Amino acid sequence: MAKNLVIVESPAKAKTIERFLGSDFTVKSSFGHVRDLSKKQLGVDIEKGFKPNYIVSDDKKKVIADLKKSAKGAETVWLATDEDREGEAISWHLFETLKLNEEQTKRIVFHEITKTAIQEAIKTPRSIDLNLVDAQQARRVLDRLVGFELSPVLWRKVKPALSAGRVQSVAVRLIVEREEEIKNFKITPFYRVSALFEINENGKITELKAELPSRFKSKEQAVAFLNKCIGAEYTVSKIEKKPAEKKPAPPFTTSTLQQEASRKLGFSVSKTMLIAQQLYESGKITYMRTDSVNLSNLALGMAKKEIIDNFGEDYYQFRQYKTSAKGAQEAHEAIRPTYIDKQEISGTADQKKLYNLIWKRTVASQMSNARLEKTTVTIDISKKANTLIDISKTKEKFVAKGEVLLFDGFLKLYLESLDDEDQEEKSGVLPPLTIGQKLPLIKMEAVERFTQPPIRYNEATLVKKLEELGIGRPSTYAPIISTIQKREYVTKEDRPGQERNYQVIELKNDAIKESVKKEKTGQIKGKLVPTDIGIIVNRFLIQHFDNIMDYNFTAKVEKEFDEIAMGRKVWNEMIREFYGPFHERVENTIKTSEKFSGAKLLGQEPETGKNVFVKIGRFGPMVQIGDTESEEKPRFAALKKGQTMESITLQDALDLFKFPRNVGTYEGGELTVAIGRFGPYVRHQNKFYSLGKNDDPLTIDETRAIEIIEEKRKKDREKIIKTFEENKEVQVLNGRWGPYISIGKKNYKIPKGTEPKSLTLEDCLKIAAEGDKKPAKSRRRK
DNA sequence: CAGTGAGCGAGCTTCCGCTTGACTT
Repeated sequence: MAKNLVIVESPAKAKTIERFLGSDFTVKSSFGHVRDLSKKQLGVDIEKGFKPNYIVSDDKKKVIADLKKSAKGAETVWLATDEDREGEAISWHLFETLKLNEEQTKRIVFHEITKTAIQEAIKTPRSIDLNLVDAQQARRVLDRLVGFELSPVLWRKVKPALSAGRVQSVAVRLIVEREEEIKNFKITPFYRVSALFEINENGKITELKAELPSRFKSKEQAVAFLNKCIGAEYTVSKIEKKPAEKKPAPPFTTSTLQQEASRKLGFSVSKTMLIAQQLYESGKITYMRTDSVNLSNLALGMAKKEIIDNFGEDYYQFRQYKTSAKGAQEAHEAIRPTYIDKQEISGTADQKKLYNLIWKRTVASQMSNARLEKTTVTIDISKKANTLIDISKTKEKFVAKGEVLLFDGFLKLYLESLDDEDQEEKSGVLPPLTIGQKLPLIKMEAVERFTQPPIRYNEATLVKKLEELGIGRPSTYAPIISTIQKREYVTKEDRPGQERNYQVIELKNDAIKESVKKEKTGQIKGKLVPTDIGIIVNRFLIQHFDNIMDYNFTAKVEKEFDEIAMGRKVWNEMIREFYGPFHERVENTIKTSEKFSGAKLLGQEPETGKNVFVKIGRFGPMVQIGDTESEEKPRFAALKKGQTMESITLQDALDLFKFPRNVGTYEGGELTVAIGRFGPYVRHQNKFYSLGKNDDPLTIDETRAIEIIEEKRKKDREKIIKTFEENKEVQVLNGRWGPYISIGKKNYKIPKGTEPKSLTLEDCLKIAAEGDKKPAKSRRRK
């Protein structure tokens, strides 16, 4: 047994550190937090000063047992978890759970994983910072109190199994409010005028495009302007040249990596994290959950050498970046390649792509600025002198913009992409021009454009916004996105968009011509859109808990956590101050508020005059005919997929009550069409067959219904690979993940290398017996 | 997996932040 035990959070980190320390040291990992508040109840004893009830979870019992054993045999235990609030708490929980004593335990931190840094850390140990631990306890307890008191209010007042929390509820609010902005946005048309001039460059003919900076509000104004330009003359009146510089972006943090991987590679936030984890575990990049843009001296040196060797001294510029993110805790470095001299790695295509992105961003961040020259040319419009009518210049002037790259600098490697979807046209090099030069007009165009509503968030831009607000942490960005979708507060949507007409008015050879063109508008891909539930829960929470829903709530409590960390505040007193008024609101809301269904009256049923509502029910959005207070029981129907409370019409709602529909008979059994929990279906002899995407349950007929049944039967026949006469329960089937064995209600995997067709009944039973021996996996729902 | 929804009441759901497996029907 080694004399020293070092404990860090992550096994990959443990492996690296072990290499730097001698044989006197064993390095083990805690796998993150080892204890948490009991999940069963509130986990906090409010009466006893909010005393937390910490429990070692089942999946951590083995880790703790193992660490306990190692600690027992060690002379000194070095707690080397991260330097931030959570890291300090992990060390403290380890100290408590492993029942360490102070003489035996040392707390160390290092800022980079190098031999010198680690040896330095060992030389300068400290003790656990209990103030910092208390700040974490306050954070943890506050989140638990908010989450576990607010969620049950939703269960009672809105719908069961909903959830609310400091982070997720605000994330949903952002998406709901963006949708409202879009809904309230008035799309107004305007006209943009551009001109194309002919340039004769020593006999070589080229074109110059120029724009009118001012826009016209109406077609009449645009036409009037073009009319004014009939027979006009165009003269270069001003040429302005200005130098400009571009700076590289700082190295990646978790949030910026997620954003760039989304823009440049089309990765979802979770995919980025999965691949980054693989790169980290194989030692190719530094830690991927970080909010720091800092590079270690080692990395800076490697980058410098890489740049000078490959591009020369001119391309190198030392830079130190400062983190600007709110609430950043900077326990790690920025995300960078472990070995910057490795431009390429082996691995999967996705790993290579993400690594390459990280490599470029890291190296570019230490490169020189790009230098450009921006040119702005002003072109006057004037009537020809011989018309005698008007020789004055118009007040409108055309402007042509150009850009010349004088020195590429970091652009040689990398340019950060923008979020905006329709970016401005890139301006290129302008032809040589002189003041006073006359430019012959090829044509002029006034094109109808439209003001753009705000753009919906996608996963990555939501992360960006949350980070700006200081909400969530690098380790939670990806889980937040999945939580709000799992709770069905928001969905990720693709929409094809619609066609829109726009007017084009052209002036060419002194004649004006009008035409109408078509363009696509409103198409979205991977955008986050709120559901009815999301909208209603958000409305309810803002009405009753505006303080928690405040975008600055996290920032405010973070300030107090900082006070606790500095020893200026006592953690449970801070919690008490918060909890008093908060809990009162909870009680008050439960007592006084009505059930919150977001009910909306759509109209009356024509035959009976009964009210038709759309509202949130126990199972989601539904339509109701008749009042709940009336003697007669109201009738209910769930909304179909794609229908929303926002947009449903009275007729749509009434249509939902036309089910079940009898559409005919087949093989002596009735064919009924209805809409269930999983969408529209045909029911036949107690079996259910889902309707196709393009089938309308309102109009589907007998022929099509039979077709659907036969299609499904065919598929089922193909599903069966093998059955056994002796034991009908045992089947070899073809499933979504390939062949498998089904026995009664249980399913078993077929071992690799086994041909499913060749399996005998004995083989199947043997595989099943093997499978049953393995501990049953805790089955997660959904 | 598939006809739910009022009301009664049992018993269930839920938070955020730190980490990696085990293994799918």
